[in-house]
Amino acid sequence: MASIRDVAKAAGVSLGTVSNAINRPEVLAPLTLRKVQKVIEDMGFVPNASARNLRAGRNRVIGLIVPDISNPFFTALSMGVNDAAFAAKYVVILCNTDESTDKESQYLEVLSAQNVEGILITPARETIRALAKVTEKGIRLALVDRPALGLQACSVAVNDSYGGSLALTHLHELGHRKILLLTGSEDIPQVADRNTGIRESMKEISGNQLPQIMELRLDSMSASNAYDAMMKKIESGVDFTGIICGNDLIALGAIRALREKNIAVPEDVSVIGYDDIDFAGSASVPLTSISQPAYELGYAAAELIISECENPERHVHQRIEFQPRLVVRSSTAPTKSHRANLRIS
Amino acid sequence: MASIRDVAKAAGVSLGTVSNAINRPEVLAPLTLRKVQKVIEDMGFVPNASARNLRAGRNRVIGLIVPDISNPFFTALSMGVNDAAFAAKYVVILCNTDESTDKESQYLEVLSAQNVEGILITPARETIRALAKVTEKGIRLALVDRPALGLQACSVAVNDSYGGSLALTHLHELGHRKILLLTGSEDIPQVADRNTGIRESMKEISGNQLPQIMELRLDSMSASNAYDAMMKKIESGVDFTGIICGNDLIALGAIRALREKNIAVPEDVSVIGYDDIDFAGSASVPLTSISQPAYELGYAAAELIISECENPERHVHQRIEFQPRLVVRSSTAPTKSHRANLRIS
DNA sequence: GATTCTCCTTGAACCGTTTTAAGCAGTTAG
DNA sequence: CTAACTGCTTAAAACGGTTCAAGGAGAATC
Repeated sequence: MASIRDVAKAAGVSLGTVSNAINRPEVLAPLTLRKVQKVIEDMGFVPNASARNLRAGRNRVIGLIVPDISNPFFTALSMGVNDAAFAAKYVVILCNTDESTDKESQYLEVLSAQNVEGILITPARETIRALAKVTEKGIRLALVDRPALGLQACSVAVNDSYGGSLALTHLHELGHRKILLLTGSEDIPQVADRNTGIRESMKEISGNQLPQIMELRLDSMSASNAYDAMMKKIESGVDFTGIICGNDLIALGAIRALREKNIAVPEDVSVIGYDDIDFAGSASVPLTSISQPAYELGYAAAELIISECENPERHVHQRIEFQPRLVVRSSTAPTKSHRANLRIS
Repeated sequence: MASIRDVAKAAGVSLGTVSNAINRPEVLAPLTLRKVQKVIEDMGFVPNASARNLRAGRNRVIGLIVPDISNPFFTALSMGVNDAAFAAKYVVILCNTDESTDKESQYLEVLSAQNVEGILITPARETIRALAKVTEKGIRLALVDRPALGLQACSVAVNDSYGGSLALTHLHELGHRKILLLTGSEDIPQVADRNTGIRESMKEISGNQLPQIMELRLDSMSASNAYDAMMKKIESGVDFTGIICGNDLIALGAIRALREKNIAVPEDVSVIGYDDIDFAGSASVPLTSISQPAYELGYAAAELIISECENPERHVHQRIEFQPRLVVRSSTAPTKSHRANLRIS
């Protein structure tokens, strides 16, 4: 493995000159520069990142810590992070915590040992203290899909409250007055925020049109879990015409249950998902969903932290908020009475 | 940021002793060891990985290069890699090439600059030459889901030919004699191998029961693409009773098209997918599919390369092959005539 | 009491870069 | 003619660890 010294010897210059050829080509005489570059090319020399990092304190590595990479939302997010990093010649270490606080703190330690320049994290729960420790070590931080809560850090998020509001408003406009909320634990900040959004927009709806909301909490937000819960729910009576789901997988599980019980979607019951995963549009009932710009979220977060690394003194922490978007497909429709009303008016 | 020197000073020992406390605790007097460890603990000292790597030539980093992380197969695979790496205190840099040879070679360069110890790669196409260059630089390599083709490297794969055979045999046993192959380009090794498997198992089927196979190639193996192609195909006549799909997304797209044209699955047409993605079981028609142990594949590959890194001299290159598995759900069923036959006999 | 052994600890060299002050040759200004 | 400047290049000092030969102190052996 060739070192900068070998290059210097072969090119007949000092090793400082080679370093300059690589990092500050403008200070060299054009002739020297060309000569050195040729040797570098010929030898296939690639500078050793460890040595470079050791000396310069920079290594163009960032870490990304997510709770569950198999969740399409985080997959898309991580692609955004990767692409932004790639464009800036950075590289990303992906860490998957399986929602475990333990693993999270271990990864935090590993990343700080690796001397990464920055960490992008969607903290599993309130890991603030551990995060503060990390920033003390001079590792920059950006929170993804979570507020920075008094932390010296940038944050990037989607307005979940607005997302909840979008879902409710959509169903309300279609005439739904009895709505089932099929979602996860309120411990999950996103879930809580969406519920807040739903409550908020309830306030804006005037008196007698006020929809009635029931909640059904799942302990795991998976399709099979939703299917089971929904089967039970249906057996105890269908006292709703619309379902707002915590994510698309839940929606798909619910639809399967409804279908098996011969309840038509969207004719009898409308179902709205969340996340707008890739597959939502090509499901057997194309899903109405709330689309989150996961890729953009990741891209923005990576850009933020990279710009902070490149330019620490000029950087000011900021919060970027993306707005979710309602994507209407075929799993929601006006209620029967609403259709009748429309015809009359 | 504390260095090993600070620890040494605080503990009143030499810096070599601190290093020993970290790396070879057994050589130290128990008392000294405890003293040093306490200081390390108190100061929250974490050794600088770059310095360590620079000197020791090891950094516990491996790279993973995949063509498309949003493909559930690769998502699962990468989780396997991550978990295996985590268990061995390694860290993985994830690289997504979007099937671009260009990006792939750029990532190869970045990874070698980062001095990673090993690279796990599913080469987009025949990138053998670039890979050979990498091994020359002393970076260990393992091929994932591809044969090592004369390369000094381990490889891990799923027996795709057997997978194709499984699919065909399943449909054949259910009485299907006119089968549509809905798949991607033969340029993709997996696709080619599965087709080989299908042809092979055709040979084993005796004369008059020989099924007839039609092929429909998609340029992109996505659900929406499959939907479009299928709609067209159906309009020009349904001269098949079974479909073997290149992956589950294709299967789901196809099922949607069939459904819209009022062709019942599996009553009129059986559909079999490939990959057995998480969602396959909870689709509106639970999908019969060929399951690939993607997670295990990744886990095994990572273990292989890590063991090579830890023990280069004792390591011998090897090839691990996993067998795919048929998972029967509700999207396949006997043909009508087959059912009649069964009733008679 | 001298010698050898053990067991720990130490100091220094080294890994491959970046960076900075100093050096050197030729030019320009005074 | 000297001094200051310009434009490149160089030598050497870090960066923070690992490793290894050598040292020192006490115990065991002769």
